[in-house]
Amino acid sequence: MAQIVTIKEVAKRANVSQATVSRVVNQIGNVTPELKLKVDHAIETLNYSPNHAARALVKKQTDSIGIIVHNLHDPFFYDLIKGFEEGARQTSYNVVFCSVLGGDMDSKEKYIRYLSNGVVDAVVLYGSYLADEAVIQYLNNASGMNYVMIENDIRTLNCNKMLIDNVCGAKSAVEYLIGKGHNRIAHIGGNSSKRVTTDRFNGYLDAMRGAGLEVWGNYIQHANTDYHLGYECMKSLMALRERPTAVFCSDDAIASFAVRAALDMGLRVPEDVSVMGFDNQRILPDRYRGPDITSVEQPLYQIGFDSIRVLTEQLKSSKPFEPVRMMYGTSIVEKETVGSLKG
Amino acid sequence: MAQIVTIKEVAKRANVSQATVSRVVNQIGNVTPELKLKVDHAIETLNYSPNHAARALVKKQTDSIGIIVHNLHDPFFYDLIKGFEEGARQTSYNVVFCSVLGGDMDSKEKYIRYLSNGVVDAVVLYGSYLADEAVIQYLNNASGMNYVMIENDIRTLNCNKMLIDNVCGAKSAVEYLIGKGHNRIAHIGGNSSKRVTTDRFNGYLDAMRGAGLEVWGNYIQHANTDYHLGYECMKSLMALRERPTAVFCSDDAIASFAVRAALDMGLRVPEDVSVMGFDNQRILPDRYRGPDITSVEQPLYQIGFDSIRVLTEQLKSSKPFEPVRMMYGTSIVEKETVGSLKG
DNA sequence: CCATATACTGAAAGCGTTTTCAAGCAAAGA
DNA sequence: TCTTTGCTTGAAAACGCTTTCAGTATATGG
Repeated sequence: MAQIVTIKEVAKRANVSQATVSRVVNQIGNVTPELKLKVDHAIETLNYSPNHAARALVKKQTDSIGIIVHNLHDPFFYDLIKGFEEGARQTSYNVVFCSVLGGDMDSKEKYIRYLSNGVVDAVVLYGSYLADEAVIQYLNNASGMNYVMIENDIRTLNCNKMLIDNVCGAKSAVEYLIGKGHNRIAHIGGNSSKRVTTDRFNGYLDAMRGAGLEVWGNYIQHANTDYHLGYECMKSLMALRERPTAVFCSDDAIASFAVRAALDMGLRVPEDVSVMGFDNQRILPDRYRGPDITSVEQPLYQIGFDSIRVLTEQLKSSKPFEPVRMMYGTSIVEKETVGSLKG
Repeated sequence: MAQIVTIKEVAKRANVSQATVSRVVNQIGNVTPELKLKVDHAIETLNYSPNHAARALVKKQTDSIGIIVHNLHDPFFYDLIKGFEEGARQTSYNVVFCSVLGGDMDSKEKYIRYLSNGVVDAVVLYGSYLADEAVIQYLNNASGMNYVMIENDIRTLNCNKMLIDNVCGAKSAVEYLIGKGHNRIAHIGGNSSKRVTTDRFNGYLDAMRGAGLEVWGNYIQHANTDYHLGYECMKSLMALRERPTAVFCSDDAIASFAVRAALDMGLRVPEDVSVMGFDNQRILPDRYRGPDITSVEQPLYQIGFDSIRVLTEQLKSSKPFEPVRMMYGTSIVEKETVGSLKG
């Protein structure tokens, strides 16, 4: 950063006061055409651009919104980022992204503090956060900013929340399988310490019970530490005497390994066994090349877009801050891994 | 943005001057332990964080670096973003990303001006820019910032440049094919108004001539407007009396359509025809599911990483600015679409 | 023609920091 | 005891901008 030309120099050159230059730049108040002309001319010849920091300091607003994403590079975020981008395009605010790698708590804290101290007017948080993290407390209580948390439903926080109805989504997936005539439906969950895993498992249970189907204990598997384990889980499911005709997986990465396991065992998908995933992820790990996985899609694009929109509206509004809580439904994307048992 | 607690309040609470608080916060100069204790205590109880804008204003530096990328969501940037992230992790600077959609010139200009006016100390530009764009002129001449341009070799600009040797990369690809025993090698280029297309075409020519091979006019095709045209180009190549045994494509997207065309014509890849691409793109358009495409990889990770590193070093250095110009070599990634004609 | 309203402009204060400068003070040396 | 030195501290200026306030000039109405 190296500021070259200031408002003062423009004022001197145009033979007016700084106030007048400011008025011209911000198109505020009234300035006679001839003065405006002189100022415009001075701005042009000096190639003046107002200093953002100085402006932010006095106005106490930056006209900017920050987004913090864990692992920005991850193609999983394709639609989310697109939503942010489109939201950014439609707002007059500057939108900036910060990426926090994996479990790097330090930089997570660094970026939240950085953004919330006079760099942006609001932030969007994607990733998992805990209510008692110091920096979240700071953001919530001391920074005076409003912010959006995506996929994090922390009751004690007074912020906007964009949530996905994982229970319902999972339920609809299993109901979809049931609708295709399946009734021996197994489940492979993900890391069971995560909320999303238990939610989706509950959705599975809901659907099974709702349809009056028995839930067998050995139909429930968990790829606890890593989605690669989906392979082993599937193998043991397929080895059961009463082999399930369909498997609902907690996410597409697990599902991709489940499909692989089935194919490796000589089973056909979906003729011999149907597999369903969650997330509708377009890039699967380890160069997956099986059939495209029927899945449950989350409206990530919409969530990204709405995050920016909601913040923009709140910032422009003069009404007192009223946090928004949005629950997003999911939709089933029919692809190639689910077959029908009917007819 | 809503600043709550200022250095003034901390000073009052700790019964010291603002200067002392500043010294404690910045760990500069000497402060007696007891005063430091009082200040630390006041900071903690008030939950004080220094205002970034105010600091930037007086120090004329922001300890931040900005990155502008066209279409941040595009998975093509996977490695580039990873490089940026790792570079960011290793520097003490704050690193922020801005995304510019497609041909949205306005926001391109908006973000460059935004960043370069007291928001960051340096920027990285990925995307295509022209020397005579006003905002590039501003960045180069008036902003006083140093910046990196990736893949843009504009002579008149006094900036850091990170370039990819497309000629060499294409040459090595074709030489690789020749090494596999091919001598009837065709080429499908991309948009011929782009520098990268002509460079890669020239690399093709270099390799052919270097090996003493004739270049047939009807072996040269161009998917000018869209990579989908790779399909048609390939079809006409495959219809030739003297069918080429290998096709070098200007990029992987085109190559993927070329492969499809061959397969659709009942040809086997690579047994009947070899196909080679460029970029080693991990996500191909339109759910490509053919064999993995042998390609030329650009060190995008390295380029991203180096961009941050170079800027960090320059910013920390007291020496006068000396622009860096780096040319990166490419490497061949052997996958499944090239066969050998020998033995 | 005077009083009043209106439009325009500039001086100056202030935003929250850092940093310079001088003052105060204790320790050290003569 | 008196300087000198070095360390610690605070007052105040400055960074570049916006905005208030007051002042001047012009237009409006009676």
